[in-house]
Amino acid sequence: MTMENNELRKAGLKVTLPRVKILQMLDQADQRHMSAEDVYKSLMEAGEDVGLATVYRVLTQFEAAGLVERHNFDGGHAVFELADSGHHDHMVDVDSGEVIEFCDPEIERRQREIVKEHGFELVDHNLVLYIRKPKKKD
Amino acid sequence: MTMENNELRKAGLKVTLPRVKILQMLDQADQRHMSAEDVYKSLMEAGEDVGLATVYRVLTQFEAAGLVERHNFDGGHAVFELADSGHHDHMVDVDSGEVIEFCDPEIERRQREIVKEHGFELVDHNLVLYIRKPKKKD
DNA sequence: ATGAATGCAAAAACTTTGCATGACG
DNA sequence: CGTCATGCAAAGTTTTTGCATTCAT
Repeated sequence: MTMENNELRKAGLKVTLPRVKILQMLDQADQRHMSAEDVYKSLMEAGEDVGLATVYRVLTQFEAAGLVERHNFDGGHAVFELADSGHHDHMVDVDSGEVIEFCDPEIERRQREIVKEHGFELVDHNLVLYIRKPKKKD
Repeated sequence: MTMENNELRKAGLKVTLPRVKILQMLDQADQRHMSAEDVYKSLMEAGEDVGLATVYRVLTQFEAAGLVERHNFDGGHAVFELADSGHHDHMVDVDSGEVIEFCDPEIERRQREIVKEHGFELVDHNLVLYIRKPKKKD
């Protein structure tokens, strides 16, 4: 029994071919953050015949099951990433598009403090730092 | 000459009725964060006949001119806010949709530190805390 | 007057849904 | 085998675009 099957069972999801293939794709693809369209096209290129609607449905189920995280970066379309490693935030190089992951305990702690000071509890958060390599002249 | 006209001129935008009305609406509306649809409906209710396409176009121009900021909170549609006050981040109540603005110097400072440690400079950032009123039982 | 801005409608981009068929347990 | 998942196509949302007309300078 494969790794993916176990993940799906643990999540309470029936082990179907599309689900396994999508999970594998998220795990193996070069890019860690993929849109539904990205996943769909990658599957097609790999010769896997999965409908785009199924990709959307499965990704949504994966999100509900905690297997993936959905991010709403700038640009109108959602991207998904495997929730295998722990929590982290993102830096995006505005020139190259490169994405760097990081996690800073100080910021995380301060976020919870701020929310608490306002009488709320923190459900989730989204932090993206847009960065660039320093240039001598701009 | 009104305040709005000056803003538009400074931004290098021709002073047209739709632009003035949209800018006024963003300034006067009860909600500080409005979607294009919000702005459009408010204008209609106010008896101002502006096309939805124009609202989108004008808001995009305003963003390019630095008059407004566009935010991609969760939920598929962008919201815009007047860029009149200084920088701040946002808390969004996931139950009510209420938006609270805040600015925390400690987080701001730490962001710059982290970026610097990675050999980059900070161009911009986007922080949204998704929050909820605590409940005794969930 | 002349070039830019607008309104409308059509289209594009992204995502969800209905329903008949097919696959998992 | 019964039920849930899938595929396809159609519809829903949000946003953009083409084009004739109107408006600002």
